[in-house]
Amino acid sequence: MEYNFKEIESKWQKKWKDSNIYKTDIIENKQKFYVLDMFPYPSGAGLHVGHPLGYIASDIYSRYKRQKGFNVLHPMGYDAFGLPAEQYAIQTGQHPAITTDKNVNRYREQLDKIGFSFDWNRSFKTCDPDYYKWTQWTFIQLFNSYYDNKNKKARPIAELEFYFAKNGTNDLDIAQTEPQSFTANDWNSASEKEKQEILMNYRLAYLADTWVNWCPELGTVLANDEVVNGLSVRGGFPVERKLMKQWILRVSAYAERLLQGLNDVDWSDSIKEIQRNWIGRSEGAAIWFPLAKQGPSDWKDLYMGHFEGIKNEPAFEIFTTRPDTIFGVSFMVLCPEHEMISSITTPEHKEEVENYVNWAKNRSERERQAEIKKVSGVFTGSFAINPITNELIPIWVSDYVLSDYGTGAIMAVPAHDSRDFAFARHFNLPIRQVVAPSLEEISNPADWNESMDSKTGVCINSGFINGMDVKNAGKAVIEMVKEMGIGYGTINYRLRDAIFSRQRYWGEPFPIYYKDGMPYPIPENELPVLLPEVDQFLPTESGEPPLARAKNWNYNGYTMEFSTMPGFAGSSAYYLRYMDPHNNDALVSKEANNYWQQVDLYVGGAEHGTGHLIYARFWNKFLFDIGVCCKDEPFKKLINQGMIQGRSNFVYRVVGSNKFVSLNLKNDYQTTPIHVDVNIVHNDILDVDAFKNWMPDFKDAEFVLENGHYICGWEVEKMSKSKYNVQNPDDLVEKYGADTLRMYEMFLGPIEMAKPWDTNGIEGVFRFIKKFWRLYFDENGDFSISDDEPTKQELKILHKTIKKIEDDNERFSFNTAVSAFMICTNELLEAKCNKRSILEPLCILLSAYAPHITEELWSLLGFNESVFNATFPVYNEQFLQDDEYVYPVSFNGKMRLKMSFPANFTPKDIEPEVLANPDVLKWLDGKNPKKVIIVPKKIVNIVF
RNA sequence: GCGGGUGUGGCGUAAUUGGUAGCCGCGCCAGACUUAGGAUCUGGUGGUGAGAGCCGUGGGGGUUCGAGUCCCCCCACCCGCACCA
Repeated sequence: MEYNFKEIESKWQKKWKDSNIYKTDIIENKQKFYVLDMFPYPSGAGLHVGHPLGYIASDIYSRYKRQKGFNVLHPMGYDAFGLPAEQYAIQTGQHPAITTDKNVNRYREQLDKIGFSFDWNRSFKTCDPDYYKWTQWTFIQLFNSYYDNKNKKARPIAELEFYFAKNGTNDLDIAQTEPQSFTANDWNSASEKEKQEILMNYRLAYLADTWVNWCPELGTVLANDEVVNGLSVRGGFPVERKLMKQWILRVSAYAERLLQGLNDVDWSDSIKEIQRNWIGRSEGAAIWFPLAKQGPSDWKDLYMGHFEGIKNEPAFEIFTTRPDTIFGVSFMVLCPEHEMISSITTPEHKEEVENYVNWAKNRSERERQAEIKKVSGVFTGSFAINPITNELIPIWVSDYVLSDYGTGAIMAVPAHDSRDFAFARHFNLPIRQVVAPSLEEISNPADWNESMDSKTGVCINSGFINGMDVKNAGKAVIEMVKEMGIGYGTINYRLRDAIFSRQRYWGEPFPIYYKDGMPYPIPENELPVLLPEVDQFLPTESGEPPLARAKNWNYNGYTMEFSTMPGFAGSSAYYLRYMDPHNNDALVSKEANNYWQQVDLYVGGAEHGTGHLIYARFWNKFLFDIGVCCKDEPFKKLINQGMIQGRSNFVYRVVGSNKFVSLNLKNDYQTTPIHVDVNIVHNDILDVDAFKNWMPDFKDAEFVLENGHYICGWEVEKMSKSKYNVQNPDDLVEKYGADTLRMYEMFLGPIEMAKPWDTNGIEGVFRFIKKFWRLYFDENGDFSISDDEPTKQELKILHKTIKKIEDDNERFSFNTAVSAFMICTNELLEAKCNKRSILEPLCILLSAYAPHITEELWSLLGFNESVFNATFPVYNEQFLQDDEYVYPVSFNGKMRLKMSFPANFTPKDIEPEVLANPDVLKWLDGKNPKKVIIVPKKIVNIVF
């Protein structure tokens, strides 16, 4: 029988579908294992060969785990809300739901052809109302919660109202937008609206004016991770800064837990490090610098010399990681957005400061980043007092201080901070060294080319911390400011709150209506709030989001929230929903969640390191706090599959002609490289006729060949249509079959490594599959299996392979596993082994990699049950033991000869044996060896 | 600038974790069967040398009987962050 992959694959795919073989249920007495892929955004372009890479790996692992006795959950769905579908809708007027469905169907078709073991019964799209109901529900829970810093946990906002009524803000340690202070009386006498405004300061989902990344082209705001180099990730449009009222998630409240949680998960160091950097924890001090009431001439008279009550005076709170350098402060800098600028600017500097602030605020993000090295700033005319040295320091404004980190104000220590240094040099401000590598190594800052930023050394010119090393000095300064009541040690995080509003149509509507200008949640029993129909998907003329176009869309006459949620909303809890996807009463039932717990293996690209993977962890931690899920971390182990790059081919056109010259002859001509479709190139040899037919321009092309071939050049680039290097998995399935594609994608290299796609070489895997098939057939092509006892050698081949495949599966080393299959098959073919006792277990081993061919063989072997449900063979050490071992014998580390010893010999026995061996004696040549090193089963080394 | 990673034949990679470097596959070379091959099968294939041998894992040094693997310095490339005080 011929190996007819087309027939076999379509036959089994249909059978699997008809029998719903991949349906998963809770099985109480069986251990669970949850394998999840990052679900795809179904774009119009369909899948390319890079997409399935991770899916194939996770599918292999799922199948393997199942055969190892686990109840494996392996679902798949679609991240379906988002910009591309909506952009397309704006251009064509076609409803995004329709294009999304079309794309989803195409994806499903492509995925089905590859033979995945997904449980499609659990599938959903994030745009399904049954699902986004729970996205909306979670949002309401966030809205109705605050973060208790003391207990490190989200709590119901109702508790806070109760607390305010009793204590006001007294003794409160909770996450907040702005510091607030009021009494119980203040609270109790406040109006409903005032109360709502106060609560907004604490909600985990809150509405606030904020500086946003506004993308005019897309007509929406974007999160920090959606902007790269001042351009939108989707579309690459310029992004501006704009002050807007937005929904925001208080992700920052969870910064410390998000950081600590990284210690409990099994992720790669690189992605943990990316997240640590993104969270950006900095220890330091908050210190108040009071405003000097007058300028330098008589500051001494005005300075009080004591600091009680300083918090209530006009004072600037700064954050520094270097409190040890406080004696080196020579000026202060406020960010252009700082609210105190207008009140402190002296009349003679007013115009200049206003101009600067305006200029800085209106600069686009891209301009700002492009001119990052340019120093700019203005003096306000006012002075602050260094509370430790009592010195007057000028207050400047500059955009190198960011409004959304720390307090938007810094103490500048130019000697020990490169940015302050550049600023001081530019504006001729004093630079005073206060830290030196040692007391002997003090130099003159006037001679420096750069500041001394190192956080090591001893303090000099520094009053009471003179001579202390910087670490202790920092602590001492924090103690001092604490005692003085003007500061404290604190921790700052780079992680910002996440802006949660998008002024777009194709997203989850907020379950929010407005009463008296304040937002209120829609009652939970009225969810989901369905996405209303609109006549057009554009913003309204007044600049409102598209949802403002919806007719009769309100809640009991109250206005709805018109923005929609961002892409990450829907992808932040989908893994929980797969546990219980059809539940109408809860996001996930307690029962389902207690059984499936969390994702054991999550597979997806590293590009989500600072987006999805942070938001999902935040979201999960919140759901954990409110008791929806039982695990604090959503993804126990994470594998980041490397990006698949394209491998482009080039032809070289002789300038000014239609003549093309082969790669190695091109130096004799003046040529321009031109991308050529990789599908008409095989092993870098151009199919000349196909090339002529490829494009009208090349119809009359002439070629300068080498050895009768036209050799193309190649380069690794991004996979893209314009580079003609896109490989479609469907074409490969058509030509080689799904099993070959699956194995070739794994064979390409380690799963985590970025690698170029190169179809050259798939033939090798295809050959292997055909060879594997031949194992089960005789020379006449008839299925032929013998029930004879296997030989020792055959058992060794089998068990060596079982061990190797099991090890490789466990460490996700699928490329080496494929090699092991090839070796095993070659060895068995050579041994002409057709024994059932060998080929049956082998079929199970391979079934995770090549499910179709193994299913066919499994059924030919006489099984009714699918190989999917077979049990992974157990490897037996006994068969691996050799009768004798061959030891390489080396002299002084150089290999000289080989000696055989019985397997049960121990190194001790071997030593005299070795030295008595005639071959060894020859090498010893009468010399006494210094020592004989014997590594069991490995090597013997004799050292003179 | 800071952080993380990678570097092995013509190419993708492997190396039992400190023990014979180059497994497996592509490509290439030779042969077999063929009217033919972008089919199939067999053998060869790191460099150099007639040869025993010598050289060889980005470069340099070190530890060790022994280093692709461990330590130090340098180089190249990739990824992430980037005025985060």
